[in-house]
Amino acid sequence: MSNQSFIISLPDGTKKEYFRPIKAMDVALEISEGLARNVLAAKVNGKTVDVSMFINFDAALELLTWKDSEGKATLWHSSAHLMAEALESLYPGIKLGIGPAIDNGFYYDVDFGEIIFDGEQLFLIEEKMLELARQKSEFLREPISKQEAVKYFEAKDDEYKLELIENLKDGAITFYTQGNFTDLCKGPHIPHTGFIKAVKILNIAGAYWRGDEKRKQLTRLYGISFPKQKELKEYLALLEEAKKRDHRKIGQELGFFTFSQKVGKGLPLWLPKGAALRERLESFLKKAQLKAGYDPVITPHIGGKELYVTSGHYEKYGKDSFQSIHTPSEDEEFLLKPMNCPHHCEIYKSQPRSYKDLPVRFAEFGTVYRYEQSGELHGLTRVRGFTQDDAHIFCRSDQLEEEFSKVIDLTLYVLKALGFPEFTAQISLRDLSTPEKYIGTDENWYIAENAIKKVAKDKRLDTVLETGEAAFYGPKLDFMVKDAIGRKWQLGTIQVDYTLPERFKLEYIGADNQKYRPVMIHRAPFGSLERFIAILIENTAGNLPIWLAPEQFVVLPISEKYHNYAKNVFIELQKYDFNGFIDRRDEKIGKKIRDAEIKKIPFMLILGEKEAVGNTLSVRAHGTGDLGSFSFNKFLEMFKTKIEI
RNA sequence: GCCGGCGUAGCUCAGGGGUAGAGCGUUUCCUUGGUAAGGAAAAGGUCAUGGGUUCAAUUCCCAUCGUUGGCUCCA
Repeated sequence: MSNQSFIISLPDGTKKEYFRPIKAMDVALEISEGLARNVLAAKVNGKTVDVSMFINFDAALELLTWKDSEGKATLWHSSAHLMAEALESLYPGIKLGIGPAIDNGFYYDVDFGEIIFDGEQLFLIEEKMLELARQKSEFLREPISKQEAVKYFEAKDDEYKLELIENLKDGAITFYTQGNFTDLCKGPHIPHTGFIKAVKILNIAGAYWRGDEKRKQLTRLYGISFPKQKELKEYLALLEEAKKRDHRKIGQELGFFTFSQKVGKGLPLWLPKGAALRERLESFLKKAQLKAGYDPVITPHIGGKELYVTSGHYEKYGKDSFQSIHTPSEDEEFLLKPMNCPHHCEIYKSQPRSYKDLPVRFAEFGTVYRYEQSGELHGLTRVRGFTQDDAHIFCRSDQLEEEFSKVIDLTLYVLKALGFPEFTAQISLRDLSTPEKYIGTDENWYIAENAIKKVAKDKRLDTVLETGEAAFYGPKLDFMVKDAIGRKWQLGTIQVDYTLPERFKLEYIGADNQKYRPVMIHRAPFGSLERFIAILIENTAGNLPIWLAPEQFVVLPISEKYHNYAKNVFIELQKYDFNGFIDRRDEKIGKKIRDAEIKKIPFMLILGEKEAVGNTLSVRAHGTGDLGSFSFNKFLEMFKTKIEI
């Protein structure tokens, strides 16, 4: 062995010199025993590996614990193996597909063969897993030849693993073994099963082998695991909370929207209260957009087929979309509009444009229709008819960055005003390996992708790059917000597009009297009103900010005797455009309060003898309780403050 | 689109081969009350739709539609 020393550098800048190979685990031990107890995996020069791996070269080392997303992923991946081990011991003869870690937990695809697996006894699997976990079996890595690997799974008659091995290179195959279970796996894994302290099998679902519906359907068991029992409890509580906040449930309870089989699936019907909420959002954004120099436009819900042939949508989606609308005239074909941009391009073309006119910004709450696969429909988040808060900015190339930057400012303003302070910006780029998915020249893609990257950097947005997520006509920047219970949602989108101006032959006259092609920016801060409202409901659990609440106050007369006073108060409030109603029902005040609380009405004004005589209001706030007695003006003042965005 | 679960009153749900039940809501009456449910009565259902089995189907079987959990997809 050489005496050559090597340096391991840690994230905090510490550098350690070693003279013989050392395991990441031993480095952890040198730092502290506590760290060593918690380290799940290691990252060596950016690659996640087992902590038992020997390092004998200069390396940047990161010790991964439960706090790191890769640490979590490693524990979950190992948990998938543990679940497989438990399943094998409970149901001998099963065959295994793949078992990866996912965003929240892990799954394993299992072919139960002749065994009837009804999913009733998931707790038995959980118990078995915990029992095996307590044995603290080490995860042992073992490189294996392709031949040996095939032999092993042939003996098990597991055609799925054999298929996986087939696609692997000899020499790059490893097995991992813990306890009595051996699996084909490239790792890494946690040191031993004992790190897994809490396990829950969340659900089971069918999943085709390799996602191909022509192939066999396997049973997919989803699970999640934690290094502490407490964390599992918290996670399950979060799931409960998410269920309570489900916009489909709250939307129904608060009378926001409904669906009708006759109207059609995926086509929401907005009830008066939902419509009120929507209008408030619209007018909020309209105001902001007017300030930002947008011009509202209005276009019809259908467009001639040629419009979409020109735009490229017809070629791309024609077959998989709502079919065309015919008229009594032969050869007349229209399509429901799937996007507003082609219409807006035609508006741009309606007159010659000078470089001095640019940028022009056309904004429209445009309702579009897309034939989504039936299995994809979900509440308001995935529908077949929805309204985009759409706008298209046509500008000169030299204005692109500034315009893009302004759009980001507007989007940030909107997100902040609506209670989404936490977000990341996802930049979606095209995947160079699948050029058939995109239209447009390489040069324009290059320019557009770089413009987005530059502006995001200038704005110092917290950015992630996603290859292959671009729209077919251009790259985009999406805002991913985090909601009140930590879930991530994709909201507003901004897209740069050189392609549509090309296809529509859009032009402007430059200072030199030559014709030039403008650049287009598509943008929608909400995305769609439907989806946004769904997210807003889940984020607020239905407790909307008062400026958005369809019913902002309710007047609760103690008894019939005070209906008159209630009416006077109500009329006064109406003068200020506040929205509410009088609960004139022949019920006791407790009942009226309870019902108003359930309806999540921000302010309850309780009026009885005292108030009528003193000309005051007794104010109660939703979720807070009695605020005491107010003069009308004092209440007005408070109301006005609360209503400010 | 594919696989599985579900579909009973406006809502939440119970029931089950002999044509239906609760709570909430609604309506009416009594009650006129002080910060999360006052009392009584009534109305309300082709048990998703269409076939089949059966003396008899809301119940069992099949199909369709809708919904839901996944898979695949997303301008």
